[in-house]
Amino acid sequence: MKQPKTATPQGARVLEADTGTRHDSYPTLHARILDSLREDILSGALVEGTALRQDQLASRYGASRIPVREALLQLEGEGLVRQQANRGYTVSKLSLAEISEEFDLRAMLESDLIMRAIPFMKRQNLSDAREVLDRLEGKDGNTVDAREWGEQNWLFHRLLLEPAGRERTLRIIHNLHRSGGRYVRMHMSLTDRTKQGADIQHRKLLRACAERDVHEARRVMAEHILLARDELLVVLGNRR
Amino acid sequence: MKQPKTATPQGARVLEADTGTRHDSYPTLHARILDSLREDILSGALVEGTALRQDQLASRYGASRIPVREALLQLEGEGLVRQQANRGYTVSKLSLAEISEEFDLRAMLESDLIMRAIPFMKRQNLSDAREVLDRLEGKDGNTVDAREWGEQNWLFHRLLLEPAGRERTLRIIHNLHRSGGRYVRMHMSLTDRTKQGADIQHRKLLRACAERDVHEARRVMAEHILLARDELLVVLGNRR
DNA sequence: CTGGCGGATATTGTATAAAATAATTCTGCC
DNA sequence: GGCAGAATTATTTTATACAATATCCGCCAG
Repeated sequence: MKQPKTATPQGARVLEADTGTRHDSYPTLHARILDSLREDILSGALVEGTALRQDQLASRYGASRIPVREALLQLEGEGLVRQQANRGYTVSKLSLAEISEEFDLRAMLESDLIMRAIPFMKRQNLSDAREVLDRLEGKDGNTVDAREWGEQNWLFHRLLLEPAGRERTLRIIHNLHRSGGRYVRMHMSLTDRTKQGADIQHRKLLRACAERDVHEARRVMAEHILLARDELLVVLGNRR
Repeated sequence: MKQPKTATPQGARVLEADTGTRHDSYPTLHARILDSLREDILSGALVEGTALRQDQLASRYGASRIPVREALLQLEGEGLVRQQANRGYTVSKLSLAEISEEFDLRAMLESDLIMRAIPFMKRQNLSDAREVLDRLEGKDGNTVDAREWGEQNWLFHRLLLEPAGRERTLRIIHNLHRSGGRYVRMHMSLTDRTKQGADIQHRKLLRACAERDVHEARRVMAEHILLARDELLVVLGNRR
């Protein structure tokens, strides 16, 4: 199918109607739309290749087209949508090669950052990370859905990488997590065994950090990400 | 000085007045403004910390504020400007640590890409790159200003890295080149000896590629970038 | 039946204007 | 004189309206 199908009204969730009182926490409208739109893309509510019509999105979010355009521009910077001048935006569709590339990037950047972070880690960082892992494994009985898992997974990685004090790098990694997260979600909803593998790797990683074993941490981090890449590519390869 | 000074009218060049006929090549207005604004930042015409008032920019570019806002949004994604909600944009000021970080990133990403690129290089790529080097060294007698140098330098790197077929990575590297380019320009305008050093490294790099010496190319690439980093940090360190 | 040529329609891009938010000045009071 | 607080100004953010561009569809020549 060449024609990108248009965003269906029921394609994604709708923001609650405006109550008159501003439900803030978001400073601006385009920031809120940005988050909503991103979540809709990552969740798969907006499928790859979907054409994003500005007025349609505007009416969905109960706003004018201007904040919508601004959100779209930012999403373009994140690589989640693609623009063709005068022909609108579409949800970007990544090739298998591109997905693989992004995981390679993560492997490189994260294994570098973990090495830089370890010397600056405090006990607090480690216990925070451990807490996230508990939640991630559903220790307290509560199950985690794909969305929550992605969020907590990123949080875990972030906690371990933050002490390196490298904001620019971390921001790039964040984007890569987001971009790949969309496919990981598909993946996870399929195989649940993978999740357990990831849990084990996370524990190993945490232990290496606690022991200040820089090289082991680097090794595990790279392996962890590249394994995720390989499993994901197999699943996606079968689907396409 | 805490207060960011405002963009002075003579701070940057002005687009030629609208002639009625669209001088295209740019599909949209915000794309053109984006380029102009970026160039003004990179050239130093808009100094770090300058507050970018929307209506001022709008009248400078002879447009309304909307395409200006959109250009600013994209520049934010590139890291060249910073936004504070409801308080406007300022030209981002990078700390020495951040500048260093960006060069480290380049070293990592570019030395990885050069390894991946070499197996796919054709003779055409090499001769194209050689041609750029000739221009870069001012072989045909014509001197190159800082702007031109930055452009050609990026072109050289791009030509060597492109065969790897890794668009996402290349795009990140491109942003890093741009961001760092602003400081390299200051640098270059000071020491001219550095430029010669870079020329020598470029030649070495090109030779390694021609000989398909992957490891040597990687080594030279990393060294080349890290040397540029160190020299730049010394110069900037003295200035601040 | 295929393929190019208008005109109608849909969609994007930009300008102008209004609303909302932050910064500043002014005023009255202590 | 100095300071809280209201009123003014400046600036950003969003909405509405218009202009430009692309897409769609019927028509007709070949």
